[in-house]
Amino acid sequence: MISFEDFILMDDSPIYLQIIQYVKRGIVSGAIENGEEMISRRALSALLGVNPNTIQKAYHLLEEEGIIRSRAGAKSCVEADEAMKEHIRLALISQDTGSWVQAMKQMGVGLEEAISLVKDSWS
Amino acid sequence: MISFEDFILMDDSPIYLQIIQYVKRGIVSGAIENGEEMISRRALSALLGVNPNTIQKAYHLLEEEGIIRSRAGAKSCVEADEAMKEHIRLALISQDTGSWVQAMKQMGVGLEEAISLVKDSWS
DNA sequence: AGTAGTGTATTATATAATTAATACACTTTG
DNA sequence: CAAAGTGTATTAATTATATAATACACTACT
Repeated sequence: MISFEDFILMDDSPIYLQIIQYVKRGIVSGAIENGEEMISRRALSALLGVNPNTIQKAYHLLEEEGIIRSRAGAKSCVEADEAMKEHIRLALISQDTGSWVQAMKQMGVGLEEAISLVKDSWS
Repeated sequence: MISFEDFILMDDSPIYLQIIQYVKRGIVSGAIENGEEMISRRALSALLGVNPNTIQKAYHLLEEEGIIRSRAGAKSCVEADEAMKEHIRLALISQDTGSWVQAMKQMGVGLEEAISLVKDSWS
């Protein structure tokens, strides 16, 4: 079951979007497997100290994207086949990397220095 | 004068924060010089199609950070000496790169592949 | 069968972000 | 000096985000 143990709030974007992002990244990495059970909305609410409605908003949007499947009474499950995983991977990497590269360019950081920064930040 | 011609909304963070970020990055790159005039709040509001109050919020916060200086009746000016520029540069690069590296790690992307992604996205 | 846990829905409240419409005093410029 | 442009302030309204307190029907499990 997805534990959300290492989930932390990172940026200024809404909590429900960061939860969605966390799940998507987990799916891409393989840390979250297809068919795996989601932690219940109430349990995650308690774990993160966030309102249940905020969790529900995230889960609902994940279901609308076809990434999880919910049945009343049972735990929600991840439904992401290989095609979906690759689709999510491409979207996330393109978005994240594109934004970062643009930021570096706007600051006048060159490619070589950018790579150096990545290496320094990596460990 | 700062034109804001290449300003675009990128992420889910508030507009006033993205404006602040744009100015900071311009200062770091040298595209925005010390003492340079800011575009007026009303003009930027019209240019971006954003409410004047949203622009004012961004400018006010920039002034609180000591990055611009405003006098009633005259255009606001950038006030960022070398120490301030270096301070902003370190803060932005650390924040942006740290977030991106964490995202890549969460997706199971290794350092080598990450660097490859940067190179591909760069041009 | 019954109980606990689950997804779902409703209503209300609060705060943040954004838009809207003015107003006023100051500076710059003709 | 006068007019246009500027920073600043105020009040109101709207939307998005997040919290709060319930309620109900369904599923899993003993």
